[in-house]
Amino acid sequence: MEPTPRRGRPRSEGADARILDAALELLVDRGYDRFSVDEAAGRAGVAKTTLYRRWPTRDHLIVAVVARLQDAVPVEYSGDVRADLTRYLGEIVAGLNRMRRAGRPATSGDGSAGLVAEVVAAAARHADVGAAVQAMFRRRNALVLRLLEQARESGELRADVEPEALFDQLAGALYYRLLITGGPLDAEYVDRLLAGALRGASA
Amino acid sequence: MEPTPRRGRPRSEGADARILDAALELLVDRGYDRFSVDEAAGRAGVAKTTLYRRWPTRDHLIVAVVARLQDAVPVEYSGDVRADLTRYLGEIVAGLNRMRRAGRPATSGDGSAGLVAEVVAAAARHADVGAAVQAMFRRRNALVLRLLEQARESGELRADVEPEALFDQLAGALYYRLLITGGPLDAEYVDRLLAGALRGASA
DNA sequence: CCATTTACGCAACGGCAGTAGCGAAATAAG
DNA sequence: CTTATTTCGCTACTGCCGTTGCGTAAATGG
Repeated sequence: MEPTPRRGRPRSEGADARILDAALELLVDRGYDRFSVDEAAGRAGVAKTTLYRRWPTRDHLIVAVVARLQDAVPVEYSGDVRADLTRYLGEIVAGLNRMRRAGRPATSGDGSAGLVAEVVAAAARHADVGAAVQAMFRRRNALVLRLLEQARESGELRADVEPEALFDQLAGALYYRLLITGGPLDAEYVDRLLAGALRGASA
Repeated sequence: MEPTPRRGRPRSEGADARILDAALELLVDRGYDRFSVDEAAGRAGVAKTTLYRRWPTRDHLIVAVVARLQDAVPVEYSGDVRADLTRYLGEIVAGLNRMRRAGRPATSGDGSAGLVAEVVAAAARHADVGAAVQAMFRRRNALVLRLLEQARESGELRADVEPEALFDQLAGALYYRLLITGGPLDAEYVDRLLAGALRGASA
């Protein structure tokens, strides 16, 4: 894991960051489908071969750009699961709606899943991207899973509730709506979702 | 809706079917990422321009191929919602697992979402494809929504259950697992899923 | 019969993803 | 200092998507 001092010429220090910056800017400017690796390299002031040594496909590059934007969402158990989940899912939904706009082509409708769908497809196409995306989601959701466990231990949730399964239902409904049914993602939907899911989970 | 007799030369009668047949065969042979429009047209014995007059992009063509494979899943209320849903979701899961294999590149892992992810991405890229995909899902799920309503009317489900929201949670968890967490989709998971979801929905 | 309209096959093209080959530059080891 | 190793920029290439232009075929309307 340490930077073992290697034999040949070292990698250009700031090149990675410069490429990712240029790629993000280009992605916002042009949208996903008009995003070109050549132009990203050009804007970063780097040869295309240099870029491809770091990210072997366009998919890898774009997922790397998106991954940099994902922060961990802080959340802590307050004693009221429903309130905590409302806030947490609200932030997830806000992030998803932001990713709808970014990288959307003109031919795409208003309910488009935008970049999220592209990331999902990239994860399906390349095993290593898939592993990275899954790790991204695990990191993102680790805290909220811990929260659900605390709520169960404290007796607010039934003892036979499986936190992972419960969260999969919540997140699943959000992504299903975003990626497939195309319906709006807003606070009202989050409320309805939690009403149904917590009905059978509360003690 | 009737075939209004148009002015010029009519579309070649069997061309649509021949192209779709050839495209499906090619998709199975080569997988999604080695699928080429040129070769599909070649195998169908048709000029590329003829193909593009019918499906304006590769995405449109592939979604059309997949759509032909989707049958309506018959389901009827038996008086036992859980048994009915187990069977229905079991068939959905079997179909999804079939689509995992089809069109998977060599670089993709075993938990890949395969064609499903590509269809989702195509739906996000083109508004008309998105509308077609949503319609496909609505048709597919119409019967099971009716079933849930019957179960509510009969008193097996609580009166305050919203069939649509409940089904979104079930389907959402399946697709979330397929597209994002990458976990296995099997009968055991369906059982756990239904256990959690029906706990709060049963009267 | 003739003009119009639309579909067809064919060939060529521009643009982008990804690869290969080259000489030059930057480092570590002897 | 010399050699081996790795990265760099550059150029050129293949393959595929999607478009364009052209001559021809098949239909309708006058």
